[in-house]
Amino acid sequence: MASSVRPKLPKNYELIYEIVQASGIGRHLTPSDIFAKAHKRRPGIGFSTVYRGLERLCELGLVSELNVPGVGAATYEPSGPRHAHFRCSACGGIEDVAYAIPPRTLKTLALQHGFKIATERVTFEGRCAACSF
Amino acid sequence: MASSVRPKLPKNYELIYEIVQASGIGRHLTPSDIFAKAHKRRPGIGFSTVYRGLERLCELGLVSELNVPGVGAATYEPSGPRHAHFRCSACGGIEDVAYAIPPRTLKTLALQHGFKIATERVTFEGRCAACSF
DNA sequence: TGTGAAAGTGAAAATCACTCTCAGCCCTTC
DNA sequence: GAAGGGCTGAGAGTGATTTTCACTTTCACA
Repeated sequence: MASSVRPKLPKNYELIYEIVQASGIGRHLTPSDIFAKAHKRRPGIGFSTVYRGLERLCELGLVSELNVPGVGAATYEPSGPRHAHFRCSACGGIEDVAYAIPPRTLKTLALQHGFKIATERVTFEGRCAACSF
Repeated sequence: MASSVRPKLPKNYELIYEIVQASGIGRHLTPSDIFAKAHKRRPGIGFSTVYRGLERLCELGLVSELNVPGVGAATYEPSGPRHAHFRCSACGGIEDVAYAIPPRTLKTLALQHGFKIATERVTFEGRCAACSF
């Protein structure tokens, strides 16, 4: 997909991208996770480089940042089709949910309020199947 | 609504509740804002009390916590009808948006995935009317 | 009213995620 | 191969939040 036209990146950024990609959609890595993995492959890489890389990759749309309330750190995942997230308030686990607000709804809201919507984030909270008992 | 049956709260928590209530729906206060206001009314109140109070009030459903990506601190607002939020990526302003995911959709998703949805958070991001030019 | 247990409290320190700065390095371009 | 710009790592700094602890208040019940 986007990889075919993506601009050349510094090799550390490539590394970060690979790590996030390798985690697969649905896995959610914190910057520290990513730093840990990156550090194994390229000891000496700095924390700031990881943050900078993630920021850049987000701008390019190659990875998505995910901010879940109640979780200290932001998490990152490979960017893919729009979807929502579900967080279990009991075990803290995060699941992907195949749901996106219909484009028509977005359009209507944007018109009503006079703003331009670039992204939407939907997070559900409750108890996952395993914690429901 | 919930106020009629709400359990008796320690007076500091009442104070915090009043402050958030007084801000009105659509205003978004950070813990520091709340602390500042609380401190005026009851000098000597501690920061930890404010955090503890907010946590409790959230649990009771009397106030809602709002975590907006890119904003350092969490913000709080009186709990009211379900609604979404819009954050302008240019000016950082936050607006309320009268939108909630239809209950039927929630039900379907919950059934599909086997979890119980207690709350949903919807945040849009883009440019507000004033920053659109 | 007296009493013990439980809950609440404030201050300060600790933690945690994240940002900033800066001097040096590397890679491209010419 | 020299110049310049982007990239880099380390470490200090920042700001939000949590934890801890000793003390106080509240409450149910005798």
